[in-house]
Amino acid sequence: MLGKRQNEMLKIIVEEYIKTAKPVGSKSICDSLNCSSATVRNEMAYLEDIGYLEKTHTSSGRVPSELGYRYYVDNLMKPKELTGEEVLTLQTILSNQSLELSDAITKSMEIISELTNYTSLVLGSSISDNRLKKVEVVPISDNSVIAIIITDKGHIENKTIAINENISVDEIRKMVDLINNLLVGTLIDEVNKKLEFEIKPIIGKYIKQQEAIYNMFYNAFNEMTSKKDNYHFSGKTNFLKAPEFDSADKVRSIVDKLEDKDVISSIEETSSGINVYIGDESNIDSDVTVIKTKYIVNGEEGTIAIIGPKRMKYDKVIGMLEYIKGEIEK
Amino acid sequence: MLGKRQNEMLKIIVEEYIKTAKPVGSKSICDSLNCSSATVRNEMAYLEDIGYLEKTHTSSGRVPSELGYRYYVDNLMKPKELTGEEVLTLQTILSNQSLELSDAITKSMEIISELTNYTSLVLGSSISDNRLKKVEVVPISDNSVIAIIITDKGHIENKTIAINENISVDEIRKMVDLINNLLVGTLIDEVNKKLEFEIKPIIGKYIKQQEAIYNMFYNAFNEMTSKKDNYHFSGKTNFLKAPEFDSADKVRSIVDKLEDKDVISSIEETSSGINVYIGDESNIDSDVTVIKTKYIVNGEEGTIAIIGPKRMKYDKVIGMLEYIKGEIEK
DNA sequence: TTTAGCATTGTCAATAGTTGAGTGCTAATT
DNA sequence: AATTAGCACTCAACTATTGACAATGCTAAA
Repeated sequence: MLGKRQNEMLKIIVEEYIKTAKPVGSKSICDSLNCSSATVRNEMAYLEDIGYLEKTHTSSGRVPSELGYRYYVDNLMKPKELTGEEVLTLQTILSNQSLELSDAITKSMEIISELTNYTSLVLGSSISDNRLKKVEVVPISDNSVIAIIITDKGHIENKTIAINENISVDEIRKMVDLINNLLVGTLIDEVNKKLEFEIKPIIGKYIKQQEAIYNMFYNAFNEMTSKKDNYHFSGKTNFLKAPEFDSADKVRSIVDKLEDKDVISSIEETSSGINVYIGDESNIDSDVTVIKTKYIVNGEEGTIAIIGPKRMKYDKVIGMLEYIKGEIEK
Repeated sequence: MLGKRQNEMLKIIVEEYIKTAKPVGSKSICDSLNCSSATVRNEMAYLEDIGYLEKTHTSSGRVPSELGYRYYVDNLMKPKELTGEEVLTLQTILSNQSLELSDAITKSMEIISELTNYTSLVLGSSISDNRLKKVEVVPISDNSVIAIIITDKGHIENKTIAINENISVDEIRKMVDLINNLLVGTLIDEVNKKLEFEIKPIIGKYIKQQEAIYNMFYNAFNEMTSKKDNYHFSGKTNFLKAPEFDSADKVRSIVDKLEDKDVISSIEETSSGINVYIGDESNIDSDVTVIKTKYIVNGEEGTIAIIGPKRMKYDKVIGMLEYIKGEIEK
């Protein structure tokens, strides 16, 4: 545990660095600490020894290490209250009765992205733990129907199916009946296995154009499981304006990561506090921090996240996420 | 019109520059033209005079101007045939019967993005010229239903509606009947106007919780019209690896543009040839070229586009787009 | 019309010198 | 025992300066 002055000093250094993006020198902070720059230097050397500060080169000022940020977030920082104005902006969205909840969440995260100038992400939960609830068929014209697949947790997928000599509405309905009778309750991930081993063998008895229709549904379920598109970014490049992202390579590599569905789904949070992943922990870039939390509202769960530079206004962002999480969960 | 040698020379310079990204000097190409570097220089000076070439500084080699690229594309270049391997890869997708057409298009453009290392875009047509065909309601649980909105051109939008004390399934059905009786055939863009002026005034007679239900549908239609999400990128940052995109600012600005829905929808192409928009014409960046074409398949239309550096392999890309367009339109 | 030859131009990379902000350490001070 | 003043030292960042080089334009000869 650090002494009082050391705490104060680390806090000042982190916040100064967050503000200016420049290594913090001893002279610049000795006023705020009421002591000489030499004293500051001694303390700084100690904080560096125990791994909370770093230098960019032998004679540079100090920069917080990842450990330093961590200590700051865990012990020195207090989440910042939102301003009246901010609360107002968010309330007009959150209290809009005619907005569906998930839309309200997305909209408020868009606002937060604008207010903070970082990137926001709303990530619906993966559907692999959803179970098939039912399949519906709706004819929409003489030569097409929509098949609607519904899961127990409310995920919906629709797929338009063309009708032709090979495929009749009647046959599709028979297939749907089969599925509804035999596969309801199956994990979405496993529907296709069952489709292949339980439905396919008996399908010939009921349906003429088995091959075409079987493929149709096989594909529809396949799409549903492979679809990880259940997310929504806002301000995707906002934070990349910070001076630490000054190389084309770096910008490209981060943008690439934010396009990568595997990376995105790895952001899904499982614990419900406000969790802070600093630098390398973010799995995106050593200069990036991700702050996220899981929300659960009547059974539906998801992750909301703010992605920004490691040199991020932690107090502000954590305050906002706490607020939003609180609001949507009631 | 240029002379024979001038044509040849411009072609060589453009292709050399596309390959190396370095200004082309007189010495390096005099062998291919069977004349001395001095002669090349004289001709180069002429091509520069008439605006087809540029210099990066007084004593640098030459670089094609936008006009030069244009002339190259219009007069000097021949679309390149696909290799057997490429045709094969694309055919396995295009001939897969169980893929819906739009999926097949998206998939093949993904392949093309990989084959060329540029960015591909499939852009569904805007739905503003669609007309309302019908609205369906499907109950999915005790406390929710899906409303499905279908247009004459086959666009489908679904929206989950929560049922509670305020909103009953019965009332929703009544509303849907009203809409299906009175608004079918209306342009999607105008549905909400009609909803407000034709349905709202008479709604009270039939439905109790008019306000809530009215808002529900108003929002659903609103979402449908404002949703321009009908597009699909592949390899969004591929081409940014080219050496001309070496500044963080440039990368950021292009990525920003490719995130911007207004920019994306401005890419929609109205003419059906293969159209080439070079540099500033691309509306994205002076170093970017967009090559695109419109396709129409049984009533449904859309745009496919390749986005890459101005220094792009025009022959390859144009060849591929021609091929794909031909394939999907049959 | 083409080409050889030459002065000229601007880029690039290397080198060197200067400045200034910052450090660490030691010895004196409180 | 803690603080501070003072001083030597380090390094990045900036500014010239230089030479090598790859082009050019132009002129005069072929």
